Amino acid sequence: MQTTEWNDSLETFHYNMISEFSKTLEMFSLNTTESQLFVTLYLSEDPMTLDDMKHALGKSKTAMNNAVRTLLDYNLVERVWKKGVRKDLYQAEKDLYDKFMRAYVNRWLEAIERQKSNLQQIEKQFANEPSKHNHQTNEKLQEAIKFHNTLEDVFNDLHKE
Amino acid sequence: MQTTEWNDSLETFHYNMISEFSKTLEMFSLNTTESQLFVTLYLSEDPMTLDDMKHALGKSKTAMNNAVRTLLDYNLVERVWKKGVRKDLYQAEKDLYDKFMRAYVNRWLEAIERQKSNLQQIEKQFANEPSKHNHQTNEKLQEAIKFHNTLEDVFNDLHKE
DNA sequence: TAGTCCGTAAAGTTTGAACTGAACAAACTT
DNA sequence: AAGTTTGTTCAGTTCAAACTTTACGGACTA
Repeated sequence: MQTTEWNDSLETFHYNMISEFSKTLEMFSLNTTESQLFVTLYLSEDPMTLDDMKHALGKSKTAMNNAVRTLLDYNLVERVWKKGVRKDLYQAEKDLYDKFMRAYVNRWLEAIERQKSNLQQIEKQFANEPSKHNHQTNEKLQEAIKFHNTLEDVFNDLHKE
Repeated sequence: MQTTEWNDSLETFHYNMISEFSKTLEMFSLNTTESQLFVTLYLSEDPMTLDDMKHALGKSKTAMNNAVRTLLDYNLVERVWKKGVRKDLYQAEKDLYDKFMRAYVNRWLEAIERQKSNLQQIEKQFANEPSKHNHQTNEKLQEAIKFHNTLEDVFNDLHKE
């Protein structure tokens, strides 16, 4: 039967995409479920409810709820409203590259800034101590800070493309 | 006593550096031990043996052996030879930024290439099926492949800076 | 050749991330 | 007001990654 065949092949396609494409998304520091869920939403023609997702991935509602919330945090997914539907509806954001890069770079920048300030804290504390005369060691600290500055520059540039 | 004070403060410094700096290195997809080990080697004036590392981090020799080997794989550490010393000696590579970026970008590029070819495989297989007429779905696949191409370009550029 | 030292492999243990099911609270329906 | 429906919280479980201990094999030494 034509319709069944069509559905089978579409399902296989979705299955393969979830399986393969999600691997790339995991590299953006998403875990397996978050990645799979994004691909699912990405491929879906319509926005999905938690129950839809639950069935699509065969996992618990709690798992879906957690995953979709971190995807929301990263701005990779949005909640949409549809008249007459009580359940929350979610869909993948457009602009795959833009959204993922932005989420990724932001997290890098936040982390780098935090870490740099930690190193500068060590620097201060270290400056008051007798061991400040250890040039060798101090140089390493300076290089580490410079390392963070360079990373900051590189990731800032990634935003502006 | 002057010397003791000096040593204490140096030890505190190393401790803080291992604790803080390693967090940044973990973002390059190194695990905790690998990151801590790199910082340890980085701060050390002399190359270290497995036993040195073991004492420095308070972990087993096997753990050190594993960690140092993945650091070698990523070209972040090198083995050096010293006359009269039987144990293997390791030291951190110079050029912090250069080495880490290279290791990181390489792993991204390898993964992206692999994933892209997987998607192209799906594309082929999909082209032979009746469902090829589903334009909506095919567009998604094309966009996903394009996504990989863009990533490839971006990370290639990172190498050339 | 026997004995020691060192790196690596193998087997078993620990620990944390991810997942599930049950319970709860807010919003809606009747 | 009572009863559903839906998202979220919490407590307990499962499983894979990281770690340790023990054992092994090759290289040096006496």
